[in-house]
Amino acid sequence: MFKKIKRRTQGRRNFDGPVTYLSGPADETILKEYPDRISFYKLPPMTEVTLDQFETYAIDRLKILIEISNLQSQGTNYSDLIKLMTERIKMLMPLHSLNTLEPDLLLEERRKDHYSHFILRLAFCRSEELRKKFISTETFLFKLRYSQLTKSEKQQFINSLDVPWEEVTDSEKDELKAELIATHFNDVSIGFKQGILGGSSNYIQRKVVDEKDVWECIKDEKVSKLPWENVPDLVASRKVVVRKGDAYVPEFLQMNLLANEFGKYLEEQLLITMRLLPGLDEDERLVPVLDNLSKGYISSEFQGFQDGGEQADSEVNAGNVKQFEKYFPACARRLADGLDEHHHLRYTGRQQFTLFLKGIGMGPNESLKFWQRMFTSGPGAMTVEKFNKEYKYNFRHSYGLEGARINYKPWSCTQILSKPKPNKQESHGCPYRDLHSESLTTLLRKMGMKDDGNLQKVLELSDSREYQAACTKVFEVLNSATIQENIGKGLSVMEAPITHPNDYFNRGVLYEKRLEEKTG
RNA sequence: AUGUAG
DNA sequence: CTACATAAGGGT
Ligand code: SF4
Repeated sequence: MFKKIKRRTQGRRNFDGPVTYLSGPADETILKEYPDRISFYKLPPMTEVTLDQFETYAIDRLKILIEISNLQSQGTNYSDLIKLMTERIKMLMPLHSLNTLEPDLLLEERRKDHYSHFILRLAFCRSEELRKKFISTETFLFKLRYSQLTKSEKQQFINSLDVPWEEVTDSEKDELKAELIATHFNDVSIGFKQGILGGSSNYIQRKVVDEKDVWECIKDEKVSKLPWENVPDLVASRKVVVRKGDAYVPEFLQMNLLANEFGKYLEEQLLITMRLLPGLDEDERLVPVLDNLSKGYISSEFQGFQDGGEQADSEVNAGNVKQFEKYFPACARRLADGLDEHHHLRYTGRQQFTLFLKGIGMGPNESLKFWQRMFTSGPGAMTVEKFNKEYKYNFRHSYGLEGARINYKPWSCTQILSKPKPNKQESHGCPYRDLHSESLTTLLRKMGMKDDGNLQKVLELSDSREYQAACTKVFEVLNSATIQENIGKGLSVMEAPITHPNDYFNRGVLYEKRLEEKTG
């Protein structure tokens, strides 16, 4: 089955050296074909599978990739992400260590991993967007799996790469003490500041980092050396010590190094696959399956915004967003006001507000136009050059157009409430929690809260930490006329409390729109 | 380790 | 020689 693939991949084998055909008992096959629990996927699959397997393999892997992508876009924190995905992978695509599972089953699961990766390459090689997304998610998966290998599995995998790693002895480390400390000072101190350095000593979160701390840390770290031409980019960016032609690479850089290689290699291969793809269509049995993959899942759930491909006719745009401010909940209103006042918002505020704007329908181009205008016009505002250099990336990142290309979802109230509280200079968060009653009153009046009795109720709710209830109350008061009209016309209105700023916005817009439609 | 000052 | 402070830049 799938002779077309087979022929093609046999042709490509030249690049990769000899391959042994499999035959004989599963045990031998595993050792020959899949000696490691992780792989750079240099060799395409050689054996045949049924159409059914082809499809389920691919779909299971795709599920994993989509779930990773979704969790990332919801802003799930790193350790939760690892925990959840580890479970899901165990269900959908487990990879056991050697000798912990019957050989037949072990072979089957390693094949599944292998096949599914190559099938998805076919589905994801078609466009730049898809390739980038695929690479970034596969690389994440690679890192996740690598970090869960046992020590000896890691060692074995590294050895198999035929890169001449050599472990550095303690005495050699001592000789290079000064250089090691100097070049890794930052890496290590960042680790300290985030309190994420595990290990033998009592590493806790710490503000001031000392050379002694750094040295302690490097001493505990396994360091390998290898001829520097194997890691030209590490050397070029002066991330490692080089001495007598050898680069000294600490273990914490090793995984990134592998992941980088993995990503680069995958990118090359995807380009090659794309060029070879037209010939594949001859096998008509594959077409529907691949189409299904790309139509069903990829376009809708996995793909985010297209760079530059935005239509200008979105309802909310850089020019008219002001007119929509009356639908903003307090948190968004506060951010908008802060932005007006300072021509600037700090990091978390930018994040919160950009995502909110994304939620109300502003595309990346309009959004960028909007932010640029807000940041660069008015007294004391920055220059366009500065904006482009220091902030543009940030906004594009929020739209999934840079870096890991995660299309983040607008934050919910719970998410907003779970972030660090704003300081004096910041405007993010939830006003019902973060503003004292005086400034909250000012804000609410600006939003149109006239009635003192209602205002008092809202302040009380805020005091008793029922922020969303306060927010819902404000919504009901400000929209009471429209709500009554809707009810009057027999239209149902939502009773549930506000749990998301964009929900607040959408309800307001919806109630008004419905009336227009009814009358017009 | 680098910088600054004496 | 001593004392002090500072430590980077790419894209969770
Ligand atoms: S309750 Fe939610 S929507 Fe309302 S202001 Fe607070 S964060 Fe915004």
